[in-house]
Amino acid sequence: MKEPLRQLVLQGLARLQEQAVLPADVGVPFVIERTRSKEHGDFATNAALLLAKPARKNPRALAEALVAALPKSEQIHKVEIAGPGFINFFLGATAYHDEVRRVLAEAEAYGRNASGAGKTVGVEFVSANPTGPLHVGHGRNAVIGDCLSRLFEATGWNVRREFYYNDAGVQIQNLAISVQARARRLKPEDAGWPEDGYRGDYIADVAREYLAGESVEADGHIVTGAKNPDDLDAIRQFAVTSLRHEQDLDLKAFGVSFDVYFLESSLYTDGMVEKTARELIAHGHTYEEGGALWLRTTDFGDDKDRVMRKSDGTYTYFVPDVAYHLSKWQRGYGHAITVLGSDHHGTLARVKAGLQALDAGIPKDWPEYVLYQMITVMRGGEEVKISKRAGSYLTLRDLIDEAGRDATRYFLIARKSDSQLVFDIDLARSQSNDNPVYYIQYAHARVCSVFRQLDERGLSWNRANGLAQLALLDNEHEVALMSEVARYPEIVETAAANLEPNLVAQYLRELANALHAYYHAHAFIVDDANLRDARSALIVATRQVLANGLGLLGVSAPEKM
RNA sequence: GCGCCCGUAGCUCAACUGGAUAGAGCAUCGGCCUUCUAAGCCGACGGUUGCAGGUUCGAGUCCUGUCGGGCGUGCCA
Repeated sequence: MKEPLRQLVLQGLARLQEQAVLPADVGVPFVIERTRSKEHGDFATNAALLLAKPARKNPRALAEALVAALPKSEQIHKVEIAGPGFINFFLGATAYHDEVRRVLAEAEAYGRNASGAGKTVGVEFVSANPTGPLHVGHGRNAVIGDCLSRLFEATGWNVRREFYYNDAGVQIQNLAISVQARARRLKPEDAGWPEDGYRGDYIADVAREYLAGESVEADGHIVTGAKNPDDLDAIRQFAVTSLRHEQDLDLKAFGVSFDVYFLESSLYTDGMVEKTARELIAHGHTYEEGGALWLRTTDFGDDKDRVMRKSDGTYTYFVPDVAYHLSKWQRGYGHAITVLGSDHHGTLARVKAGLQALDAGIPKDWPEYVLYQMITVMRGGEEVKISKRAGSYLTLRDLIDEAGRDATRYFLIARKSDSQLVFDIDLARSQSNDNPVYYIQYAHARVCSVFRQLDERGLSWNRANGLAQLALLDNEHEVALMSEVARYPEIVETAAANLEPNLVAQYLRELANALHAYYHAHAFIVDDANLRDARSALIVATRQVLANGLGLLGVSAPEKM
């Protein structure tokens, strides 16, 4: 609804320029925004305030000139000048009625837009190493990445969901020797247990399956346990596949899937690491010191130079990181997002520096990172840190099992990613009015319930008549609800542009509130068929937007609760 | 030491990216079920936006300083 107003203001400004009230060369980044208070109408613009200085005019006088120059519009009921020079727009009821018609006409597509123009965006998230079950931090990562992907899809992007993992490094070696130790009947407290070995129970499970010769499948290949505790290579392959498989099961239970699983080892086998190193050397940003090869990342904003190749001839992790991102660039991810725990933020500057040092035409702000803060999980008023299965941390599976997929997803996405969050298990699993997930779902189920009632009473909704009778919707609660419904496309747009899916969660709560309030203030199933059909149209539109919004969050929209 | 993120009601969080009187939920207190689901609605209480300056018509939002919390700062991944 903002765009038509924006056009009106632009036309008004153009007219003022023709009349020489405004200098011809001013371009002003004015905004059309929702007002906080209904006293100020539905929308406001600050154009006159921003133009006052360049035009050397009093802002209120300028506002009056601008209002006089605005083209007429049927959607606008009234225009007022307020405060220091705000221009407030009061929409007529027909503007909202038109929006209800739009919702019903567009249905699942309502709120979507084509701003992405089919361009490709790569969203990399989770990217957990296969050394253990996913933990709660991965859960936050997963839901942020998944919801961002859904938002990109809703705004016309071609989305590639990507999971990158290290299947060959020191940590994987550590995994292999830990499983081997278990296969040799050692326990973490025994003498001979590897010093930094993984101690969780899951290591024993993997060892048992390996010894039993079971088969596991992940990322398109099957590995069968070789049973031999001395074959470390076989153990490693089995363990990686087994843990990847377990992660896949957790992700599936969480409603998250990927298009691409990218193995770090492939960067070595296909020569990308070597090639990247050669490129960096060729572009003259490296030097040798102390037997090691350094990259002058300080030339690109890093605070110290970084070692690329250690004196023992092996590469530091940061070279494959750069190679990996180069691969994304070469695969056509013109826009790339990486969802990363803020404890890894130190890697950003050097990866970006490495990419710049390649002189490959990669923009300075590519890729874009979404950093999220740590989670504290509370149960019974105490912090929960230990999971039975993982030993040292709480797993995502624990959370899903206790709170359910919907509540877990909602709780992890409802907060802005850069604020630390407290996940209260007792609250998330409570089937009570304390729980915001149920509040929203209940609004959806409530509308469904009204239609079941309608049916039971032998009535049915005449959709065409409802849409023809929307003018009957004029009470305070109806206007408030229609106004809330009409905000949805803006929410999608803003959430996608700012990479803030939490805005959708926030919005849905407000929409549900408007629906619940309307429900209590007015009966929907009334004797007057015209009014009944019109009200039904409004609540169907509301249900549609609730379902669309919940869909963006990957949370179900139940018909009955 | 240096760098990044965060400090908003007792608690958990918003505030449309610089807009008008800073809003919700929980908790506390008080109302509302013979009527479409009370997993709900309505009301009350609760604030010097950590602190001090600055920028401008206007600052929770931007800048500087300061205090507090988290994270990072390896020839570890």
